[in-house]
Amino acid sequence: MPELPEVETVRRGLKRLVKGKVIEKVKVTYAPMVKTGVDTFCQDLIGQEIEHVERRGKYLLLYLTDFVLISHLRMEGKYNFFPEQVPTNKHFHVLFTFTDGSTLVYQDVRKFGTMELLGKSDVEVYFISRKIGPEPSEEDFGLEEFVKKLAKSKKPIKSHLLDQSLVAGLGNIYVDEVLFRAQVHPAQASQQLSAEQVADLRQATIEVLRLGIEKGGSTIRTYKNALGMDGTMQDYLQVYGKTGQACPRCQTEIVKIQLGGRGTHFCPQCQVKHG
DNA sequence: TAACACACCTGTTGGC
DNA sequence: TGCCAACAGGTGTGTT
Repeated sequence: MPELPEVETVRRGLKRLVKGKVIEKVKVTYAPMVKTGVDTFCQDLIGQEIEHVERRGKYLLLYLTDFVLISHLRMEGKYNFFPEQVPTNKHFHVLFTFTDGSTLVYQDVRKFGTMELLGKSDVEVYFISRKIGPEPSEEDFGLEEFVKKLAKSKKPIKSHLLDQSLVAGLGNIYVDEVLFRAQVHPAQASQQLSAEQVADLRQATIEVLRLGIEKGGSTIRTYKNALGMDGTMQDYLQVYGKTGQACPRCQTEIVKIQLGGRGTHFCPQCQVKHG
């Protein structure tokens, strides 16, 4: 599921459902998920109130009374909220029970997701050390810096855009959409892009992710009743998952290739490789 | 430093 | 139908 628009949708859902709640009990059934140590995690969270729910790139940040809980959903992580009884499910790995009897449950089939509990002053260093780039907004995502970084790299542009240090939030679905919108071939070397193409890529990134947020993210391989899984962005995708279908711009068949190990969809007519 | 392979896990899909 | 390989929306680590 989760690229930036999906994580933002989850953030909004969490804010609505658990902001102001106080944690009474925490149960972790898959300890390796909690990177900062499961015992202190469960202990430290007791009595903490969820004050704000924020997001940085694809990371969720739960600001608590004394700590910040950083949650990354990776490939399949999702949150469920149960006002009363919690059903049994072998993929429920972390359960936060609140003082009012409700429960927030983290579910993750592939167990790739991570949680970390940090002090509030450690958050900035955390993202710097992970080299998380600017948010994909007009204000944060500067063209000049983007141009500079691309000029230094021979990497295929798609692989480069997936690197979160360039800009935070793109994943395999939205990156294909961004390249289609900017009419850039996914395998084009970063440093061979024209100034116009680079500017178009920046603009497309901002617009595609904004649209994704507006549509509540995309729901592919849906699990109902999970927070943030009610999006409609899948109805607006132009190339991702459209192999063999007509390009919305020129009617040429969309093709799928492997690039950097990832399924990559593009229009061979609109997105031509140069150099 | 950069670019790539691989590991982490489980479920689903498509080919034979 | 059964089996099995390939694939699935991400990122951290290790190796060239």
